[in-house]
Amino acid sequence: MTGTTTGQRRQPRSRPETLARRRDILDAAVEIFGNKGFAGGTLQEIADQVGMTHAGILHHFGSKDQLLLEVLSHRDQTDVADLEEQHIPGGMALFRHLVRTAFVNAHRAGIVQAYVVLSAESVTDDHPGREFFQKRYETLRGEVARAFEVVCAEHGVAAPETIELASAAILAVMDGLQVQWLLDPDAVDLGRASEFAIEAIVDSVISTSPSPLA
Amino acid sequence: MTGTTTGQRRQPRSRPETLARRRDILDAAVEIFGNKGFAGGTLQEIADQVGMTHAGILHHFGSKDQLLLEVLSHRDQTDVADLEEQHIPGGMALFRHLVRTAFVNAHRAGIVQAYVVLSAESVTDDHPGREFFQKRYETLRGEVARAFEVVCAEHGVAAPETIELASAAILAVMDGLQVQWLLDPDAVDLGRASEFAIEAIVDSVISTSPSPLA
DNA sequence: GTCAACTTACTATCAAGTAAGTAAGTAACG
DNA sequence: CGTTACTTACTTACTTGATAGTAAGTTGAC
Repeated sequence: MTGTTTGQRRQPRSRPETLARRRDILDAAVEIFGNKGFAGGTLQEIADQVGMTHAGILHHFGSKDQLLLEVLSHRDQTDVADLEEQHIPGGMALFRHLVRTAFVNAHRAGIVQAYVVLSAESVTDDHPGREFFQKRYETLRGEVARAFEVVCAEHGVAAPETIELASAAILAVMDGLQVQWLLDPDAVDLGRASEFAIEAIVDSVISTSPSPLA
Repeated sequence: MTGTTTGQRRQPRSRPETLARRRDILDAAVEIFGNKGFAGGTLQEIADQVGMTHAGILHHFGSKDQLLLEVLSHRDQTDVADLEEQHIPGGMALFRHLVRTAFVNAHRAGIVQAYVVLSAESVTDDHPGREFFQKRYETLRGEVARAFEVVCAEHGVAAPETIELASAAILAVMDGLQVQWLLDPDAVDLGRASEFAIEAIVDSVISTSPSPLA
């Protein structure tokens, strides 16, 4: 009955050409939303970039909101997947991985900009990406916290409550540096500044040094 | 000849009522742009909030772009002025001031959100606020760097090149934590996490401890 | 021949900005 | 003191242009 290879029920939208087309659209959407924001970017611009009308994009994704959500989850799979599913580096290796990521990101302004713009925009009223970023940060903080627990155990430090603060801080400093770097790439060294800050925070967690501010 | 107090030429737009009205508009614009972004917020919404038509706002500010610029500089004067002009805390006092600011900001979600959204949005194409934020970060990094120089001198540490990295990192971590906090206020303690990270970074600059990642 | 992948054509809505008018205040002047 | 001349602070009404979404039709592959 099925006539093709799978023997399963025929899935409506799995032809390789179609999937490639959808990927093209998603890539274009990353670029446009990255350059203009979600509110500022239009379906028309995305359509132009893939040689299509804006109605064609709606045919594939139904609505602009839905397109954004698929952009976010697609990019996440393509891009940060190694942090979440595949081979999660544990312990100190995670921090090294984050530093490496910062250096790599310094050569991928487009994607960095998309994340910076969309994550900040997501805190606005009724933004369709809000839940995505909320969960994303929650997940990432959890990963970093687990790495801290491993590292603390290795160093014989009783896992302190500072792990939560430090986990948020590490992600924060990476994001914040991206903003400054995008605004003025010559003034900020994204890789080295991230490296410095991550090392400082990790140091601070594993050593119980007294604060100079207290 | 003049008849009034000044003896100068008559200044056109300095009536106290008018200035108050303009301030009302600026306050409303902070709220709307903070909640919706610059691209997402409309003059209509701002006008509604001050009981006016959108044309009335254009009468005062000329264009939406101009309104944003005045919002930014007005807020900066009102808000961060103490960091730039009035009594700049020097040395370690600056870092204490930054920590205090983070704790205060935890009770001012509206303004925090406006800065988060607008600063990130400013990296998009042709955004009218781009230059403002570029200069703002440049200025702030300079202030922090000066504080680091003072502190390093006090501690007998030769002012290292890490000062530049650390200055950017401190501002970055404050901004990045704001995003996470806005997305999930219960999951992130804005004040304490900022405090922790700032202390960690300051510690790291004044001590030349070896890196655990190296 | 049926279905997916589109296009064309259209609608409804909404945005910023402009133009012109009005009401109220202020200044100059006799 | 009061009329005239002008300015300021708006409103109403409009233009222009763009946008997301819809509906219906077309084409080509399997």
